[in-house]
Amino acid sequence: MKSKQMTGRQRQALETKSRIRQAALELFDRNGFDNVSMEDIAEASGCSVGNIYHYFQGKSDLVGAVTDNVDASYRGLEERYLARLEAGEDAVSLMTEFMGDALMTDCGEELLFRCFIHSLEYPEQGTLVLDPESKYMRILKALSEGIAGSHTLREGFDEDTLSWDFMVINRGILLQWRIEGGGFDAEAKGKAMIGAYLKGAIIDEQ
Amino acid sequence: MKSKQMTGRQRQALETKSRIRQAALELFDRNGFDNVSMEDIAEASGCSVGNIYHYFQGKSDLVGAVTDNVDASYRGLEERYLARLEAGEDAVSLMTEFMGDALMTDCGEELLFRCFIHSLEYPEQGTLVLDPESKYMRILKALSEGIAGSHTLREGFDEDTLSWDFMVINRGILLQWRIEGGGFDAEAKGKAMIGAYLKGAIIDEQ
Amino acid sequence: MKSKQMTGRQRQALETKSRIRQAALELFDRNGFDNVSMEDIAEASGCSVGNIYHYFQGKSDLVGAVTDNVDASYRGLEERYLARLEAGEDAVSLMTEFMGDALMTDCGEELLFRCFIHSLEYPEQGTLVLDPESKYMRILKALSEGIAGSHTLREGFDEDTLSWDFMVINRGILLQWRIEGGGFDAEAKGKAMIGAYLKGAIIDEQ
Amino acid sequence: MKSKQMTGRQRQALETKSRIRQAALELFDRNGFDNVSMEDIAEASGCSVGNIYHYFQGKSDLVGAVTDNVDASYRGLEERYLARLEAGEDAVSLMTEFMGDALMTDCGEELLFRCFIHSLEYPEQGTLVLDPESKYMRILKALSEGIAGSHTLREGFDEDTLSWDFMVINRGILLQWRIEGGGFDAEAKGKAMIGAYLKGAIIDEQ
DNA sequence: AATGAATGAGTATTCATTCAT
DNA sequence: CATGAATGAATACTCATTCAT
Repeated sequence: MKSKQMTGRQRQALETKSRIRQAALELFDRNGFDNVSMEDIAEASGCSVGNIYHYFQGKSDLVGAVTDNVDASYRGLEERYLARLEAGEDAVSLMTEFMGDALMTDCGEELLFRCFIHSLEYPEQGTLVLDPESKYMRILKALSEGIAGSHTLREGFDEDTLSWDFMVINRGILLQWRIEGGGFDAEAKGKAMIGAYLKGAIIDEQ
Repeated sequence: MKSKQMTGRQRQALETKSRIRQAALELFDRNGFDNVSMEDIAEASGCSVGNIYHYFQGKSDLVGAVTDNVDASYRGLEERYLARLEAGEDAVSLMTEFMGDALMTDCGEELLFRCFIHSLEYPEQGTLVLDPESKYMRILKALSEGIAGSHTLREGFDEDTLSWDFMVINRGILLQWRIEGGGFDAEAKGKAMIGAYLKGAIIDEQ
Repeated sequence: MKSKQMTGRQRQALETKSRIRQAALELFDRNGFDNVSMEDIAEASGCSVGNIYHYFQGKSDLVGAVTDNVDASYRGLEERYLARLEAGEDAVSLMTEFMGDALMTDCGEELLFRCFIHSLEYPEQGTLVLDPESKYMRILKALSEGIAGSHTLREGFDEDTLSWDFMVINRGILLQWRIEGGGFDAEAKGKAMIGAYLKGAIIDEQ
Repeated sequence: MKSKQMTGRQRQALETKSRIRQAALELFDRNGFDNVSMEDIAEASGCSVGNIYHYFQGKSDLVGAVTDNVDASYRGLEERYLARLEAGEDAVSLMTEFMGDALMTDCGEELLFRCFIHSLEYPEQGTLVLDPESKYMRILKALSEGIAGSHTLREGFDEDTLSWDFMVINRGILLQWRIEGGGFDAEAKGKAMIGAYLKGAIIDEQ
């Protein structure tokens, strides 16, 4: 009973939890995980340190909270790309386009990058980046299969190779974007690179 | 002015400094910058904490000390590649080969990767990795010019693009190598990727 | 005044209180007073933290709740020993036997020992263990009187001495039992010790 | 060189370490281990918290520091008792006397008792009390052997039994001394108890 | 009667850095 | 040149207790 209708207390509790999460993520985003103290988060979220531990296991649990949000960014994209694939659009063009979309998403998410870096330093915590069940990987898989199904791949390339190489280029550009502090057209760059790569990986049929 | 001949005292001082640097780098390498204390370094280098401050400004100064060593790895490669370029070898093949060599070097240098990550988190400290005067960039530049001089590039690609994209792929693979904890043939992967990319970026002339 | 007949509400309240007490004691037993949090107790007793404070003054009040249970262990023994005394059995044999029973009881009650230790550290809270009105002390007193009435005691020994010394030996063995983590036959050991002691404290009459 | 003559720095360092130890032990003594914070110790010893960690591993290491002192109390006794044993004094009388001395020592050392209790709660830390190499155990062993060598023991008793039982009585009285907050003549009590026990454990020869 | 969100002071421990010797 | 004693602020995390609902 009352599963839909929740009391004021319950709603407020959820809000608090959400406020803590938000505050933490923003701080991690701005200053880096290691440079944010629990007290910082408490102050920023307007509650006590102890209360954070009421909702989260510890500091690293707060990082984990990101994962939920990350995937959401790609949720919209998944539907769209799968639909267009089924509609018969050229998989190569779609993958090129997807590189642009992915980079636009990633470059806009400083936070995602922070988590990325964090999980590089503490690989035991953040396997998040590699989850094959993520929306990102699912789209990528579908596109690779689409290409492999409609084109002849050069020797040594198959659909898994395409996915993997796409990811490498994607991440490489993202990395460079952060290193250079932005300042170039990541979307265009990504499309050009994956474009050249795919041209070289596929044998043109007359 | 005694530049060659130095007193025992001076020589010992240099040795101590070097010993500290070495010890610090090894520890950073093994445990990560944040997980190494000055006392650890002091113990590992067989001198006192205070003495480290005699030679270095502080902990982050020790990270800077890496730069010197990093470039050395590429010193040998530079001579070789420049010689082969001048000898008229195909620049495309050489760049492909260079990707292999670079990855073999990088994947063997955990330390280099650590610094890389560290400089991503604290960009104000370590721009070292990006130095255009580095051996790495010099080789790359020469190879790109070689390609641009001997092949027709597709629209939107020029020698700077080739260098930049090479670096992106190089780093992307390196990153993935660390994420996956090794386990794939980075050299072969890199050669295949840059091979496909270059095929797509160059207009084949009959 | 409804002492027998209580409303459902009242009965439930008593049950809850009892449930909390039980849960707390078990946890104190397993983990030690200082390593049990109110939340642990709340969870174990299936109610909220706040509700515990409805029934008990605070954490230390819960320790006090042990007292009630401790004595119960000796209730059965009391009847039995008093009966056998009255039946004319030899008080020395009975006291020897009682040492065995007491140790069997104590060694099986980790909880009792925990409280014991706890009350040593916080003597202001738990004088419980020393209560002269306890079943334990009553049995002991009866046995001592029995011995004093039927044997000649060596100079310096009287019935109070016997009780006191019995307790000291009892506790000494109990202590050692905990220190060594069990592993010896406490019952046999106790009987042997009190046996020797009593032999030495009593002047054999031909 | 200079092993005897130490610099002022070294001497001061040793003094600091000693001052910290002393302060810690007094505080543990007065308030109990769990109720003393590192800051308390720092304040009481007139140095910074950090400096304590320069000399000791952590809080529990400070408890361990007690062991050194404890044994010292028995050092003097050892020589004396061994000498008297060799001189041919009666081992039974000596053991009786030793009970008195031991209790006088123990009852004067609140600290020893605190450690005792502490090691009961955290048995994994403080096996100190049980060390067979301690002066206490060595004296006890010698006395037991002395008795076993010069008297006939009742069935079920041997020299190890005597040692063990002595310790149990010793500790039992000590415990009671603390429980009752002193107030009785522990020395006399101990002698009387061990006296009766030994009388009962030894078969009188005509 | 019962909840559980919120508090906030308290804990042990770490560590880059300084400086008297 | 070299030492290592000393600092003190910072950190993540705990928990008995309160109180609005």
